[in-house]
Amino acid sequence: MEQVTNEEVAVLLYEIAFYLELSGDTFRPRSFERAARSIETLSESVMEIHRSQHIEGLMKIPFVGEGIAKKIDEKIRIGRVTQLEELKVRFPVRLSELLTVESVGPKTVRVLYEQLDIKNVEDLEKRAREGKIRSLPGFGNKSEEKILKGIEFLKACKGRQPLGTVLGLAQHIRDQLRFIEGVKSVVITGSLARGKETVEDLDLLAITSLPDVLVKAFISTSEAIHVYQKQNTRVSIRLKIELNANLRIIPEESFGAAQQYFTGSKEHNLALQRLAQDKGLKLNEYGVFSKDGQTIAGTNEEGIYTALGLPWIPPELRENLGEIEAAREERLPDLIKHGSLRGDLQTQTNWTDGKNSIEEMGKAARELGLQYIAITDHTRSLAMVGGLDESKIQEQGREIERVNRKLDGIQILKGAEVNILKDGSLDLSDDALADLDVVGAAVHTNFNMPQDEMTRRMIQAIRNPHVDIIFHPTGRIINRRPPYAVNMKKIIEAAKDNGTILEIDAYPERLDLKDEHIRMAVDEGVKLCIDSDAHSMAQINYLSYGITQARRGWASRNDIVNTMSLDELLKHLS
DNA sequence: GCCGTTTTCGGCCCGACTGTTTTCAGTCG
Repeated sequence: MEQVTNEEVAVLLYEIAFYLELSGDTFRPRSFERAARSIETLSESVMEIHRSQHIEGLMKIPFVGEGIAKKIDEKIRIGRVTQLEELKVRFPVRLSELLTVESVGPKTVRVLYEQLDIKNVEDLEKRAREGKIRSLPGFGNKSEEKILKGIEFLKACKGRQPLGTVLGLAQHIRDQLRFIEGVKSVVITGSLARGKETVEDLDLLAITSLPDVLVKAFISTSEAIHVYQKQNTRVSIRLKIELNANLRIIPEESFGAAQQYFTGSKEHNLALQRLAQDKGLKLNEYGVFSKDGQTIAGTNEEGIYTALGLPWIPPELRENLGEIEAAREERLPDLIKHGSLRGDLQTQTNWTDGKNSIEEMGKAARELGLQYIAITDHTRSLAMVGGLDESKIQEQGREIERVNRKLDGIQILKGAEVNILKDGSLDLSDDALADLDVVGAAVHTNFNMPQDEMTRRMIQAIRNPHVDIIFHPTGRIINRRPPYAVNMKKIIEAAKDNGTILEIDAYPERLDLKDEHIRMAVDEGVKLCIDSDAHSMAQINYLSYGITQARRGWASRNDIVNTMSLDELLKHLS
């Protein structure tokens, strides 16, 4: 018997769907996808259903029939699915890898494999550089160029993973190690501690009286697949998620210095070292020392900064972008704190591409201590997810009113995520927009317009008096899609002139606005909001990534509208 | 392969864009 989570079953079904699509099957892929989505949203465990009710029970899951139920049964009983194994023999390609290249889909993978024996991205790049792709039927110079561009973009992101996929795991490992015998302290350092949007590896520091025990625990974590180096005070392992994790064991007297040093950034540290030098001091990973070698600080970070004549600087600011000067002049921003949001202004439900109902999302938000949550499903031009038209929006409004009457302790706001069309108009009538509490507008189509055209398009939406917020203003997907061309300075100016809020979308793959743009907006006094963009109950937790991102952009509580009480917010929006 | 029946097989979210074609296939959202 295999232990499998619903998530793993869903991934398996998606994988089969992709291979079926590759093999030219038209409708089965849709079936497997629908079943996968259904299992993702399921509250009961598939394992548990299988244990108590076998295949018959599985068939009661929506969109799971006999065929798919048997595949799940096979996976649980023997750990693999014959059909998928056979598909992989027939098409020995690294499908998921190839599909990450933009403009490459299953059909293209098939042609590339059959005609040029391309099995992975490396083969693909080689063949494209040799000019072999352009001579394939149905391909040309442009397709070849596009593929190479896609590979370039992929390479540029390679090895760096979104904060959101790493931070939870890092915290989990840290918390496990804290309970190991002899351990006095474990902290996360590096770009992860600074909350950078992508991270290259996971760095931990620890104090322990029993180094051997801690090292052993670290390398035997269930997340590890390989041990690179193992010394008394330093170990590196490879994690399942294709990332390295490093653990250093530090003596207590220099722990603060090490924490400061390994948190970085390099630029921040170099600037601090220059500052130390000016004061006739020496700063390194062991502490702050006087000329004659006397230890001045080292046990904690505050001490290091104090010794240099500075207040402690929050890790999110340590990029040498003016924070040291600000610290010296005692004008560091009072950064927004975790836990200070009172609401969430962008969430989707099962009325479109979300997984949960309005009521479930409301309850989940209440659980997290929020006071209000806006339901902002997609509107009609996003047909793919069943975007809502005017009458559906009205119907949803009535459902929201019903849920509001039922639930105490949370207010659900009527909203929408309207699409900004090519000409800058919106895909929902002004009358419909006027009935909503929160209108977010966003670009979802026609991504590759020239910069000035895209900027004009977005500014027109900003000027629409019904639009409260511009959602994910640059449209980027980290490691997958670059931002569209837009002049952010002009957008920020327009937002300022029209009192429009710009969003910090906390969805880990978006983090949009990015830190430098947040700082530009803050400097201009433009109001921001931090939204989860949750597509399920659990994803409302993403808000914390948005707070980290806001901190990296020097934002204070006052800059973020959803720190307001509901009354204040509604007044602000009206 | 699943669903919903006009219960035993037909229909399956859709629209725009792109690059290749000269009427369309594949990708993407």
